[in-house]
Amino acid sequence: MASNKNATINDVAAAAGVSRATVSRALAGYGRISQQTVDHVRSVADSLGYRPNALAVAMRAGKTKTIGLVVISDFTNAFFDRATKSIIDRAKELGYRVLIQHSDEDVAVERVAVETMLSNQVDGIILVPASTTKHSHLTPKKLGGKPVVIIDRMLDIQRFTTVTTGDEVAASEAVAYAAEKGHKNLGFLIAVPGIRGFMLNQPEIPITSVQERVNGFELGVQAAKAKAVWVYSEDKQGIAESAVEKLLDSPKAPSIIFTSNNDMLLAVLKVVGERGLTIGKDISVVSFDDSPWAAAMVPGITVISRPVEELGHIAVTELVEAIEGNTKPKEIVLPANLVKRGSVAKLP
Amino acid sequence: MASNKNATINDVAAAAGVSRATVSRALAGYGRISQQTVDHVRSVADSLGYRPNALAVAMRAGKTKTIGLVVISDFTNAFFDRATKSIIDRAKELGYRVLIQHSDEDVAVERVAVETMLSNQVDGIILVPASTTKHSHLTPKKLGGKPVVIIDRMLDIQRFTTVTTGDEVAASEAVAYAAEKGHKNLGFLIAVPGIRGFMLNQPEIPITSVQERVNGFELGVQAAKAKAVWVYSEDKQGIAESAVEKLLDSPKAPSIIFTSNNDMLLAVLKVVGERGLTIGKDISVVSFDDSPWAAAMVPGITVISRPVEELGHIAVTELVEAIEGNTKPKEIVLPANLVKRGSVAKLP
DNA sequence: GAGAATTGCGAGACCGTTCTCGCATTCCGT
DNA sequence: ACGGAATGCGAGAACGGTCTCGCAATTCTC
Repeated sequence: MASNKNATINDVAAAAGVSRATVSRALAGYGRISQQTVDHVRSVADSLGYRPNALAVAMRAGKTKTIGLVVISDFTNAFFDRATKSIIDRAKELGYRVLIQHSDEDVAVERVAVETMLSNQVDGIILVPASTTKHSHLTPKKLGGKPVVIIDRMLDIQRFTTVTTGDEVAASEAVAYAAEKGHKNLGFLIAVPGIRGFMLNQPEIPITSVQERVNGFELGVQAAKAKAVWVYSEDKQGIAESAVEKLLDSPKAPSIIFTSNNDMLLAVLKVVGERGLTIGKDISVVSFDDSPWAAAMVPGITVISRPVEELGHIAVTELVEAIEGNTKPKEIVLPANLVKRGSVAKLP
Repeated sequence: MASNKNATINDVAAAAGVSRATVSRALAGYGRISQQTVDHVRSVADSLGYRPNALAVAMRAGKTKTIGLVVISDFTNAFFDRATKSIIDRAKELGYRVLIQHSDEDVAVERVAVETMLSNQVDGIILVPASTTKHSHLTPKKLGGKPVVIIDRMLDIQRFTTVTTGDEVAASEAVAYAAEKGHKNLGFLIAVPGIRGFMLNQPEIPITSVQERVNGFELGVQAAKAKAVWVYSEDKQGIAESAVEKLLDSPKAPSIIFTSNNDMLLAVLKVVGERGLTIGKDISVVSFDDSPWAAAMVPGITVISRPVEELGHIAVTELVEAIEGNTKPKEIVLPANLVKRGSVAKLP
């Protein structure tokens, strides 16, 4: 029985009776070499099942054709899965592989994730940063000059290309839409990473995307001259459900609840359902981020849909461009748009 | 300004005035070396921001501490995201990284994905196979002796460790539960990869997990002496919705519908909702695979919940064991269990 | 038909590590 | 004080490729 190890270029060279250099030339198709030799080497390589060792190639070339992806991994918000898939698929199209690590919204974890990536010689990194301000692990020196593309949120520095969605505009448009439908008492349920329990006063928000949503909602409220109740909650089912109770029992009793992500929406659905209220009739709902189930429910949930696949696609494209050419940092903002379904009632 | 490239062991050696070998000894902590030298080298390495090149280490060691994951990527079925996350996290615990590729239920894509993995010298592979029978790319020779763990489904050979869930038993239990609640007219909506449109006669099912579910449902129907209508559908929203219409309009008009996955459940929710029927009252529903939204809906959807995180965890553990020691292939079957919520009505 | 140009291929360096081997130097015992 | 053991460290090979350089053989030119 042949060895269990894969054939190397030396094995092919020996079997074909030529040098390693000739094998390399024959298979990679460069340099001066006769067609006869090419054919011969190819057939020998095939019969041995030879496959170049990507590690050796990468070491020699100084590039791995691999990009690192550091995401927060909160898959229920429908960001992780869709973004990850689109990133992997676009990377494949461009001849790159993807190494994935999770940061779990924790800067310390993010830091070691980035270091693991660099140690694995990724050619570039796509990052969903856990913090707007803490990025001392992202200095040009530590990155060894490797390009980074930031997605979903922004940092307080402009050193990197950033791909985000226009959540502020979309949020205010959503509120305007609700106002048109006659809603004047609005409730807002905002998930804020890092806080404990829920609170009524706005805490510090460590993530620009959430801050943008809050800003957009506020602009909308002002423009519509509506009344609003705000609840800021830890991103956890049980707590979010208590937060919803608080909203519903508020003296200003909102006729509509806006949620900053899918998890919060689920909490609303649960509490509202348990109280026997009907969505789109007794109470209205608008959430950030579309999902198959938000679309399939009856009535469908009106959502602010972010172009996640496009975001992943562009992030990879920009990163590869930065890897292969030399580009300057850009700020790319993709429009989020309101998908109107039946969950917003028309009030008299 | 210092070079943009990361420091290598040679840079550290030069800066510390010692040889590469000494640096290696100092940092890895093996061999004979004085404490003084260790301290000195460490501080020099730190100040240069030295981080070993994982590629070079891997090449030298003949192992990469990386495992390849080939999944079908159908994320809406709540398998991809949860399984992937648990695999990445468990791998991290064991000191491994994960390279991910999608097969999209296509054997040809799976083949190149596996080859990419091998070329990248992964130490082992976790695979959700696209086909039960087509596995010519998984011979010991092609794998170069690298271990493979199959998850979610089985192959028609027993060369690999397999981690699956006991879907047959769980499916028949679910039917028994429905029978207890008085349901005698049952509807089944089965998603079958590879078919076009939907059909009433059982087509060839290329995946063991789905076949198991069908078998379990059938056993349950026989045991309960119930009547059943079956529809086999392409895994696509629009088509699945037509399939649901067909089920509901069937002469045997089922009082309960069992679905083989989440996508099918969504189709049921949509059609049923549009017809103004109330889940858990006018019509009952049971689906395979739990999800946050199935739990949050009111009434909650009764589901056959598979231990996806445990499955991923075990798969990695087994794979790493096979990589580091030498283990024999096993067949591990994890129990799936029925989570009873409000979506199954009690009939008189 | 002799020198120049072209062609085909092999030798060997190199990428960044690890690790074996062997050579100094110091330490110990007597 | 002297031989042997122990200690600390450097030289160099090896992992599996790529690619430059130069040499030999062939082809071309007049």
